Amino acid sequence: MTAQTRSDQTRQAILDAGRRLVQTGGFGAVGLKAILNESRVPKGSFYYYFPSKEAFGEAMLQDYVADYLARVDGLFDRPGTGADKLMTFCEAWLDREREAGLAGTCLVVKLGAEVSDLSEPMRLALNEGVTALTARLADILRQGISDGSIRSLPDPDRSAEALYAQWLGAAILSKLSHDQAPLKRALDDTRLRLIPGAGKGQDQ
Amino acid sequence: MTAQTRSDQTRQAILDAGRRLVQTGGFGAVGLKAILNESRVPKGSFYYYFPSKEAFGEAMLQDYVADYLARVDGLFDRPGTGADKLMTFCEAWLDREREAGLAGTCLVVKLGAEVSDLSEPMRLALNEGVTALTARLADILRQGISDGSIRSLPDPDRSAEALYAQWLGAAILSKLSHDQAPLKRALDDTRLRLIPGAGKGQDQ
DNA sequence: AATCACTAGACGACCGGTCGGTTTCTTCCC
DNA sequence: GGGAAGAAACCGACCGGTCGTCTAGTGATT
Repeated sequence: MTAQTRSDQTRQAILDAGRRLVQTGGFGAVGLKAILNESRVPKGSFYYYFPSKEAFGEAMLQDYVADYLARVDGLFDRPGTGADKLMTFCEAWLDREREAGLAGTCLVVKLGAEVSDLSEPMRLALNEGVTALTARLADILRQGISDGSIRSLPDPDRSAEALYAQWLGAAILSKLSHDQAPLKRALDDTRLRLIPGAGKGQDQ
Repeated sequence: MTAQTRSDQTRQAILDAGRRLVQTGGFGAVGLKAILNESRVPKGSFYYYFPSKEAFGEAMLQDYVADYLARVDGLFDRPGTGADKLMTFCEAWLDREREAGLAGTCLVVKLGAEVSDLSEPMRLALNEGVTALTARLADILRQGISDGSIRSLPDPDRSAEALYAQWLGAAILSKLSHDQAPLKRALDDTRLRLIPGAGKGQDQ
């Protein structure tokens, strides 16, 4: 498992550097040169690993989605009520936003709009990530409903999508205003809307 | 007022063509050449009208925001309850999304994430538009609350921001999935959440 | 003649992509 | 085991084209 060939390592180095740069720069604006400088891979090698920049983008997105889902699964596998898990997830997102200095690290936020008109493979890769994530969110919602930690919802799948949309929008508003407030409010809002008994004096 | 000089017309032609192209292509990915071809303005003229591409981007965003707010004000000036106005606005947004073949025409959706790490002036121009729009939404919410057509809300300003975030996220989800469903659900959700008496059998 | 609005064409930098060549690994015969 | 042979992995110089920008003007108006 851990026995990666050197070839795999190089490929992964390109993927990692690319992700890092694209997270703040966007896909179109970041050139191959920058990615290859960052990963210390010669130009000529790039086209050994990837047939085109677009194919690289697709692979990068798939890699990102796999990472993201793995991390989310790690979060959700821990014991606790549905509400606990949901809140852990939301707070983790907010932390990651903070850590990156409001820039955010989520590629759905950063590339969603750019990629959807630019490249079909990249759009699909991102969209599959979104679908998988909302499915997991819906599961958590269902778990929370059955253990009583989350209010009863007529359609958890739709609620999960709405929840994700809300956070996505809040992340963009945060980026645009250089202010974490929209994300914090999304957190409060989520709690208020989904957790029974919330809405009293608890702000913490 | 209507007496534009020819210079103004040319400038506006660049702005219009730029907006059209950027709406689907993004800012970085659309070159000056394309914009100038589209508006039939010679390449050399560009730097007579704008000192740089970034300054053009800022002007284009300001122009867009002014247009958008004017249209919204036109919508809101008509008689009706707060809820009527809010729903008209939401449906107008959905229609405009449909018209553009799911691509959407909203520059906050398209450029929000791209621009916020790229250019401070452009980020500010877009952010001012968002601030102005959410303020208008909050006004409508307040009107609706006082005329009884919208449920009572503890903080209309925050609700307006949350509403906007939800729509922004839904628009991106729609672009990503090539499916209007997320936007339609945002519409239903808005109705359900804000209009008293909703939630019964009315899906229409 | 001076001023003005406007524009052609070219600049250097950089873009994604290609190509021929070199190094490194694997295989297999002796 | 030694060593040639071939495949796989890797590399940097280079391509045509496009990027945003700028300079040196043109032609009309005053």
